[in-house]
Amino acid sequence: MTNKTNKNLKEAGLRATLPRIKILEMLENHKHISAEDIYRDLIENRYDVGLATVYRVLTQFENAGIVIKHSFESSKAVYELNNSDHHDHMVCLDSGDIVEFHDDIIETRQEEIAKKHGFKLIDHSMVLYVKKTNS
Amino acid sequence: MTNKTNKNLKEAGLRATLPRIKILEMLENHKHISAEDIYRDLIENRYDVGLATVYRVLTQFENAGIVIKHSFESSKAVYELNNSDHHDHMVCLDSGDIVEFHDDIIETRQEEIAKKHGFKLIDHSMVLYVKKTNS
DNA sequence: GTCCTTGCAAAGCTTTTGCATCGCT
DNA sequence: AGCGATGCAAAAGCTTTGCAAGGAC
Repeated sequence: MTNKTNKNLKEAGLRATLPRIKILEMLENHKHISAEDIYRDLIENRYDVGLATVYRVLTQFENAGIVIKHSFESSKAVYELNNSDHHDHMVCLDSGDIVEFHDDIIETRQEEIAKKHGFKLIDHSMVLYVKKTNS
Repeated sequence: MTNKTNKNLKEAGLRATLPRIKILEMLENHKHISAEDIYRDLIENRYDVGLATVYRVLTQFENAGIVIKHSFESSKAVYELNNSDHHDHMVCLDSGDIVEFHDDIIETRQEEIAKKHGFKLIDHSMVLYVKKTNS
């Protein structure tokens, strides 16, 4: 696993340093996590790292296409590993839970809408804010 | 028109003060505008106001349902009057232009997707990032 | 007159940056 | 050894808040 991790980093042109490996592990264990949460979690597990480093590494990962950054409820951004399987998210307004989903009908429609307005679709962000049915 | 404006504010439980009226006018003349832009525009037109007041008023307007707040490209938030006609946005990555659109197929699909996962759809945000077809 | 609003300055929060030190390779 | 990476602290950028002064009703 560390081999694979190192390889991923190398391919991205990044040295395989401990902070980067630790952060990558953190991302593998938490589908959606913020810079601060990664920082706190690492500190609590006795791995000293700087918050600035976490931000810097996450930005590098984002530029390398290793992670995707989301700004769901404004304040803190959350990051998730990019497994190249595109999906959107719904956020439960009660619990904060995040559910992933993918819908081809919507995806297709988005392309058509962009085209209809004389644009080509480059990217999109879609978040559904939901509540449990029985609440 | 000032009558209508005053009435709107009164109905929202807000006193009809000059800053609030000016900001409301600003919103009527600019579909999507940031707090800072409102502030700068007012100052340039010789109406002295505090940036904090602009933020405070916009927040009050948002809570009163008079405006909708968007966080398109992360940094500055932009506000738009809430005419109760729901729509989503596409943002041109080259020009920054914002185009509004509405699509019933997507809206319906979103409801279905939420339901399928055991949730009810409360709200959503969808932004298409696009570029001109010939670029 | 009372209570809400405003303006200013200061503080808050997330994220970024400068710089000396450290550590991959 | 060399150059990129890290940590700390300071700064930046957007937004909020405390407080005394001002304005609406």
